[in-house]
Amino acid sequence: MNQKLTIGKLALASEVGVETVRFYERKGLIKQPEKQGTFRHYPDELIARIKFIKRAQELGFTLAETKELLELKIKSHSKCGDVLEKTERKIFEINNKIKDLKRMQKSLKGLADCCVSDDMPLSECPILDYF
Amino acid sequence: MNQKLTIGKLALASEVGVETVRFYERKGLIKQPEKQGTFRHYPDELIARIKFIKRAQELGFTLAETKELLELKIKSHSKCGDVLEKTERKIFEINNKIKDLKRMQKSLKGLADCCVSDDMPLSECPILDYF
DNA sequence: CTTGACTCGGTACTATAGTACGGAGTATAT
DNA sequence: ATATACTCCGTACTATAGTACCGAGTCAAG
Repeated sequence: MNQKLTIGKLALASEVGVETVRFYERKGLIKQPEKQGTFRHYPDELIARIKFIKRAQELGFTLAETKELLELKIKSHSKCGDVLEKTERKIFEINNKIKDLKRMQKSLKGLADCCVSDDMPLSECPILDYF
Repeated sequence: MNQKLTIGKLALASEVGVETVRFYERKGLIKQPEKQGTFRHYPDELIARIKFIKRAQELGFTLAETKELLELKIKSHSKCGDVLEKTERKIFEINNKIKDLKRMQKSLKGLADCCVSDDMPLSECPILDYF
């Protein structure tokens, strides 16, 4: 029944709208496959790709940045240095995000504690005081 | 020289534009202080607050979500349950973000390895294969 | 073999998050 | 004391990331 992955089925499987798939095509985040007859058939890998895009977005990457991430691939050993540098920059960037999230996490836990403990500190108690 | 924190100085210190400060005021992320004479004077805490907003944004929170985060504060012990629930939801949310970032991190490291090791696998080698 | 769901490609509209601009008044640096 | 920078408030414009809608064609289930 799922023989051929048309745009609608791809969208459904990737949990986005058909228009979003087309939008990503226009933006160059996924390449539009050739038509097989009148309609296009999409390779299955695109499901993971689109889900990755959505995930990256929720983590604060713009579509342009996500495109960069997706374009990080090694084709020949010669261009390695190039890719390695970009990759390392991304790793650093992500590390900073993780650190910030952990700080936020800690602040929120401080807030939760302030609530749970009966010997709570003082009247007002916002997260920012813990951040 | 920094006697009174006018909007321009606040913006400078928070590394945003004056218009952005006003925008946040309109959106209710920061409250507009009363005028002291003809101009408004902003409390110093707003610098941290605006920086927090920017940070949250880079981590994929919308302004609306960031507003929620900033509004998480305990005023009386009575409303604790409420705040605690929201706080715990946020903690969960942030945990998921951290997990995803770590997965991304790992994929990027896989890509870097693929480049560094001389016995590299095969021709093409994109991050997504590692994600 | 028809009818309803889907595709194609295009244009237009929306929400979010600013950014720019303009005119009038005000502060402050020389 | 006067130029220049800054404030105030309002409206308008921009970029990003979709979302909606359109007419025309096509596929597939009953």
